[in-house]
Amino acid sequence: MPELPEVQTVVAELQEARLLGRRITDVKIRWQKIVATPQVDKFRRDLTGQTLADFTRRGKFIMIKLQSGKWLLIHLRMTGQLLILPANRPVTKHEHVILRFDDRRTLRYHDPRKFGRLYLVDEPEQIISNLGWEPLDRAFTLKAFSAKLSRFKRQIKPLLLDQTFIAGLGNIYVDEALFEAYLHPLRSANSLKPPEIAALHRAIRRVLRKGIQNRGTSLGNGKANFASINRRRGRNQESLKVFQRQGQACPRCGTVIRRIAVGQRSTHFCPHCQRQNR
DNA sequence: GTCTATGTTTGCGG
DNA sequence: TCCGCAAACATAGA
Repeated sequence: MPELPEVQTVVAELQEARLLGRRITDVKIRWQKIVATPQVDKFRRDLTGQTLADFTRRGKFIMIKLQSGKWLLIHLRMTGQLLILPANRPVTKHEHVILRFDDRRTLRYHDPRKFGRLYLVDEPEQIISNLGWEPLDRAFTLKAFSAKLSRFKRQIKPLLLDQTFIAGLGNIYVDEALFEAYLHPLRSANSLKPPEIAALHRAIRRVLRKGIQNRGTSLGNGKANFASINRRRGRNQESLKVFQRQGQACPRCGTVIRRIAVGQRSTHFCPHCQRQNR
């Protein structure tokens, strides 16, 4: 669930939490598979004593720079959340990794489905080198996007979900961007005409920026859905035009929004605004 | 009991 | 090589 705007919101809140300069005094790992690399013993040893130096984001990865030069990368996958709590707060069921700091606070990785992963590495490139563009970066130009799109025959939706093509988009923002750009999710990438490509480029950036402004999309009751630090909810769900709105009227034309499966993912679109042909 | 889920990776077959 | 598909991860909620 956490996509670029949600991860960006978490990173912003980490920055606001005055954790920089704090030293990690203890590392508890309650579910070993959450630690992707290195081996849990080494992970615990290497992380203990480290001081937090910076928080950034790349794609859907939270990147925590440590004073030693090492990096702690966190991927929340579908249901990961971070909590900052006093050390004496009892540990709850889904808290799988707990970092304790020298100010008696803790950073806790919480994840009911246990799909998320933590990586402790010397070079972040080891993990993120295969990621595609940052869509809000200057390097993501219309010209470059256009040139690369034409090289793929794939359906546009699975291509936009491919993190090695463009990093940070997930099911929600892809559906919203395709709606914004009037494009059917099954169109093949190399069939898009220049005006359509320009519309898609603009739409991707627009829906992501709005998602960030709204501090992310928090669907449902928040339990297994996105929330930023300490369960803070976003409000971008109020701005969604098609995602999970099947059966309701398209906000632009009133046609009933449909849901289909594309590449094993539920896909929401307006059959009138987003026509398949041409 | 059934079905679904917003992410990513891997392996298979065409 | 490209591409679509299915499964795996593991659990909660409807």
